[in-house]
Amino acid sequence: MENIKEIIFELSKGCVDILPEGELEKKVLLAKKENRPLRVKLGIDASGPYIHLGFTIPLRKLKKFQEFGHTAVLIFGDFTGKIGDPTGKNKTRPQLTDEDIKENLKNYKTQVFKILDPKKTEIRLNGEWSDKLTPQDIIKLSSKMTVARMLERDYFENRYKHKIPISLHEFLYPLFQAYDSVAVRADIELGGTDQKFNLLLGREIQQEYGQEGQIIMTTPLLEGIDGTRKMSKSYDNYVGITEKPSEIFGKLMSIPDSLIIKYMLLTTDIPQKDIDSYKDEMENGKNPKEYKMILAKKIVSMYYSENESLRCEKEFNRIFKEKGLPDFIPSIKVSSEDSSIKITQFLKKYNLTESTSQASRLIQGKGVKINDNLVENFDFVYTPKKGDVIQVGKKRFVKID
RNA sequence: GGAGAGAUUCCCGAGCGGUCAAAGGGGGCAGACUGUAAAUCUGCUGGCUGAUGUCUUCGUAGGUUCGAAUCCUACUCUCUCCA
Repeated sequence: MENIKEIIFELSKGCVDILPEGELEKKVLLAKKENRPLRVKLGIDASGPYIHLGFTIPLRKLKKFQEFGHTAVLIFGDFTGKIGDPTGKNKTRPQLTDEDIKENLKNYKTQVFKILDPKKTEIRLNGEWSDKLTPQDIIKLSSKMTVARMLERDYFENRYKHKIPISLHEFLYPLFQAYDSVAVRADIELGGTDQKFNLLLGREIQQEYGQEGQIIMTTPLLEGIDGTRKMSKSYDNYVGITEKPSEIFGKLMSIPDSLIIKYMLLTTDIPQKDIDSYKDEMENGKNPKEYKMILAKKIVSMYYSENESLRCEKEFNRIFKEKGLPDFIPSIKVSSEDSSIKITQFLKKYNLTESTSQASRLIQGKGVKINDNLVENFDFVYTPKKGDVIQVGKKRFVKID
């Protein structure tokens, strides 16, 4: 892998933008000449403790850099998290406490190191330097940006057009993020395509502070399992890498066919030539489901094990092909006073539905089964027996213990 | 600082004194069809109860009225224009 062209190819593969063009090669050569690793920055949001498949795209790119000897610099946004973002219309987003941050950080580490090499990773909290900025510093920083440029960004433009409030401090966030690049002396910053502006701003600000500007590399955004919006915790369309294997498998099986190839390309190491032939085969009429299976198995084995992935496959077939039961059905203990109870009460009491009304709606919609027998009437009085299996909707199973 | 517009159920958005738990759409859930895909069709989408009713809900707090999401007052927040 000494060939510089090959290295550049590997590093840039799959990226949407590399700006400025051609600089990546210079940086890599420079690093070699100076005999130092490049510092490759990636920011992570401190507010949610989950890493999902979408975020693994830049993470895996970062990993690639590590393989070539470079240093991953993960910026954990505790500073911005602590300020809290009051943008939400009705609710002020909760400000994270030091406790939360500690907890989230801990969770992140275990997840991130499922992908990254800890020895070549530097995790930094941006509060470390942001907390120390004085008002003068902040004003100086803000003077590097104009309102017009801020408003040009889709995100603000839309809100401005639709008369949705924009708080002043929201303009500051990208600047702080940019300043992080100064603080850690980033050579390169990675991020999703939605981060392009912020990343470029980092480059500019570095130059204002007399550093060489970072190169920015953007990775594609991944649609969530709903197939439309980008994968995000807040849309509840994500696949978390620490979720239960069956859960990961199931979620992946429900992505639209049109995304199978994209998921393979962006989130797995399946070789390009295999992906190409899968694509051909699907276009020639093979059932896309088979390939979705390959994808789901692959991802489960990446984050768990191959055995686990085979188990998930079997389970999946059993449940959905043969309409059988899952491997693990959570059991519940029924208190003795419920030896005879209205089904709606029962469902609510044991958290299978949120309310009795919801329970009766579900029953009317033919969504509740006991031992595979449809519950026809919400007046039904249920006598729980050990071993009974209750199914609510498609996915919720519970066994009486 | 001044003038105006507005805040509706998860979201958008109608309603503008009773027939409003509140149109329509989106999203979500469930059912049919399937490959737990997409598309399509159907139902549901405040709580408690039953199959009738009852309680809470239309920014917040009061008021007018037999009766208010709808009128009045104050407050909070947002937007627009002016300075």
